[in-house]
Amino acid sequence: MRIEIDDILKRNQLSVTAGRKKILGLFLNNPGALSHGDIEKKAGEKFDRVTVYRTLQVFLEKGIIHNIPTTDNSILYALCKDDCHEGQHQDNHVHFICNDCGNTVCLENVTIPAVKLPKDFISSQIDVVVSGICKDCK
Amino acid sequence: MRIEIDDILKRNQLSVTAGRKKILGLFLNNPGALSHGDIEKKAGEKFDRVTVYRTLQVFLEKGIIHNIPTTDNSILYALCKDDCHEGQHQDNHVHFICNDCGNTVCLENVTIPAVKLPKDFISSQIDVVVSGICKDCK
DNA sequence: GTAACTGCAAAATATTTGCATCCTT
DNA sequence: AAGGATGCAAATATTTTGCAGTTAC
Repeated sequence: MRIEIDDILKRNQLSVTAGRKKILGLFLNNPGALSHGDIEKKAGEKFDRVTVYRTLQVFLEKGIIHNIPTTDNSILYALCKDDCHEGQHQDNHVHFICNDCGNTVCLENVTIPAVKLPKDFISSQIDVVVSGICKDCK
Repeated sequence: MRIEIDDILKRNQLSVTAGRKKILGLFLNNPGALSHGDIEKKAGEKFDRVTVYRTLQVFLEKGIIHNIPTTDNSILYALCKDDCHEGQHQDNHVHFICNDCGNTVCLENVTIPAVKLPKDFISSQIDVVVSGICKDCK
């Protein structure tokens, strides 16, 4: 796992530093999405808040993570699959937010359904966020 | 229109005040979604920032407006259709964000496609946000 | 050694809260 | 008149920026 972390960073031309390894490790070990606050908490007191901001931003730019639209004012981040690359992010799965436990997970096996847009609208990305009760809270 | 504004407020047991009429009017006269910042700008200097916060929150609670999930950290608000009531918001249309002009519109005629969830997941709400190029920017 | 990354401090923004005053009903 | 709504001030919280010191390559 540690090796995988280093590998991901190197693949994206990023220096392998303690902070980045820590944060990337959180994503790899967490099934769902994480907010900035989650990351600060889980990373412990060792990391500066600013480093978290900057690291998340770099990860976003490199396409290592993507963010998930939420109805409340929080921003959630989740790992991208391998077919995401810098610049063009193709996030073809559905996100599920559990109203009970509050966790957000990516439903990798649920593909985005086709949406037929009105004439002259061109779609470049579709985000689908389903909220409800997840299987663990049922 | 002015009558309609008063009516909406009264239907929701809200006092009819200048600030609420102003903000509600903005939504009625605007085809798309508005951010907190948009509202502050369009409302002019007359309104306190805090009033905007509180008014939007009340409108949300009453189901007069709903918020739209966005991938960046902004929060957008848009009018609800008539079939929205306090507590339960049924927002069965697709939102479209134009990457060119930046406007967000509700595509009332595009219904949310069915999403088949894994076993034991219960869906209570589905948000679909499409981004791309709108018909005016094409 | 050099470029990139981090931590600290501070600035800039954004949001929330308390309270006195004003407006609706 | 009473309750709710607003404006102002101030407290919090969030995010950004600059810079000097540190680390990775």
